[in-house]
Amino acid sequence: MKADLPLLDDSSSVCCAPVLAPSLTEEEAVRLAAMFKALGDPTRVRLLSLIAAAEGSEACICDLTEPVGLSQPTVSHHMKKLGDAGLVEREQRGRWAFYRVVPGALDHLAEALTPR
Amino acid sequence: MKADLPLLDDSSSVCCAPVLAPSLTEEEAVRLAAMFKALGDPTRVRLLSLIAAAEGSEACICDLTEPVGLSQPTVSHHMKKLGDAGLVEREQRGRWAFYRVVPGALDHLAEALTPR
DNA sequence: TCGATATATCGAAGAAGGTCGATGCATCGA
DNA sequence: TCGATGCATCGACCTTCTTCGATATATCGA
Repeated sequence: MKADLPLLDDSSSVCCAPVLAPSLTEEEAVRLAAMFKALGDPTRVRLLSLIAAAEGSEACICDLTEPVGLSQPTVSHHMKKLGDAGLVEREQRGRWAFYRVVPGALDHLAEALTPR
Repeated sequence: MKADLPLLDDSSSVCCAPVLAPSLTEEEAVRLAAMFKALGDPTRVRLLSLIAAAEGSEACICDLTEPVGLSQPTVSHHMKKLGDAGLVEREQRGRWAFYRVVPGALDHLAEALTPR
């Protein structure tokens, strides 16, 4: 269920209407909330931070499991959430799955938060 | 449980360490995630938008119930969540409870999202 | 003082989320 | 070809969340 994956392939502009827009439609609110929800878990915030701080700004699951202190399936699950929200992208290289923060994704979210 | 209400009375600066900070601590991640979680619901995003768009940038519960199409207790519940996260402030005026977006709250969150 | 109004809180029901161990599926090295 | 490794998926369990109706509290108007 939930055929809502294309969170980012939006209408025209970059990402989202501003949160404080005069009349935010239902759909815009849903899309924005989905991205914020992905950031609404401490583990995922840390994962994002760890990836950005890693060499080459990318990391595999094996690099992330130990720092966050959770099982490998759980880390994979969180990375999938971040991927579904359009915040990270995945690249398979050999046995490893490398994750990177989608360039500009957080900036777009930040813009949605600032009226200006 | 959960004596975690003071999400904003932080150390020194405005709000939060950047998400992409080299080494985001566990506590910083928890605090950031709590604020994002408050934004992780479409209804709350819409409530925030409605308040900001209202006359005087404030609104009472009675103004918000009909636009979001939910019951009054549910709207109150969402407003409490937003308040706990430090995103809105409440002022009782007579029979009405007026809510405003906390000035700068969203800006601080936006800054946490932008590495620069 | 009394009824009406606005809001918060309570309790409950159903949905969604986080976590784990077990397992399946590729890919690599020997 | 085979075992080992890295990762995703599955199924389950428990917690948290969203929502409601019912109710309590406070304020206003008459």
